[in-house]
Amino acid sequence: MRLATWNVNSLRSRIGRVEAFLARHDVDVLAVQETKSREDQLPLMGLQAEGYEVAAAGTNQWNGVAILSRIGLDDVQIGFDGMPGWGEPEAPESRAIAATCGGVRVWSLYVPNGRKPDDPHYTYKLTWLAALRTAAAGWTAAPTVLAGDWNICPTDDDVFDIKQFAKSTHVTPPERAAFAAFAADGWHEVTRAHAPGYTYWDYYRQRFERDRGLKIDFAYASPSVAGRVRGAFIDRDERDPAQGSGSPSDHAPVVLELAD
DNA sequence: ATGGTAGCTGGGCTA
Repeated sequence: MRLATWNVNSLRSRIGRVEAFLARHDVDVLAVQETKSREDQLPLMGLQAEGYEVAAAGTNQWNGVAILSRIGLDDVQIGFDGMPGWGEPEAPESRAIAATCGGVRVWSLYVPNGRKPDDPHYTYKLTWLAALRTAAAGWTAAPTVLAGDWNICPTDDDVFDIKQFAKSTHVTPPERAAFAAFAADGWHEVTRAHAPGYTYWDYYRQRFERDRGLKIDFAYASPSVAGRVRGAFIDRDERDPAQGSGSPSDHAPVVLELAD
């Protein structure tokens, strides 16, 4: 089974690239973030023609997450009760939603950005991560993957220039501790060993062309899934304005190969 | 310290 995660920065504007990506890599399940689409703007007919459906979607008026899977592969759709929302009318499931596909429960996560360390959104980010950790601690016995945009750089090497991030989010000790806490609970981050390198390059200042990026997209797997991982890769071509058609997302997809 | 780009929307927010 091939599983992928991708912050697409608008599923509607990127649908051509998403379809091409799914076909090119024979992906079975794709966790997408920043769909920027309401549920009534899904499903997407082009995807259905290619054999995919929206297995799960959680959206609000300005953002959302979803899971696309081969038609018939998904079993159930699950939202998230314990996830704190931010203001109204933000729905908690717009940041975390799951579907069971081929026996693996796949979560698509969009961890709050945090904005700046002195911003209330930063506190919210840590609160949100703590709530996710508490809930996820009960999921490790079942085949589960927590995939998505974590908005955290776990090490200094995950930033193109750590000095530039001295007063920024994504690299602070509390954020890194929150990320590491999942490993302490028995989750295995399964992308880095096979797919080192950045997954996000800001649109500003030709950051992709200069390879000045961040590594912030990850997949934590429960032990049974971690044991099935055969490989992973970052498809940088999907971030390349010179490749494919239409403008790229600011994130590249991460693909995970699982043994049957 | 600021501004740089992109998307949704239809001016300003979010990232």
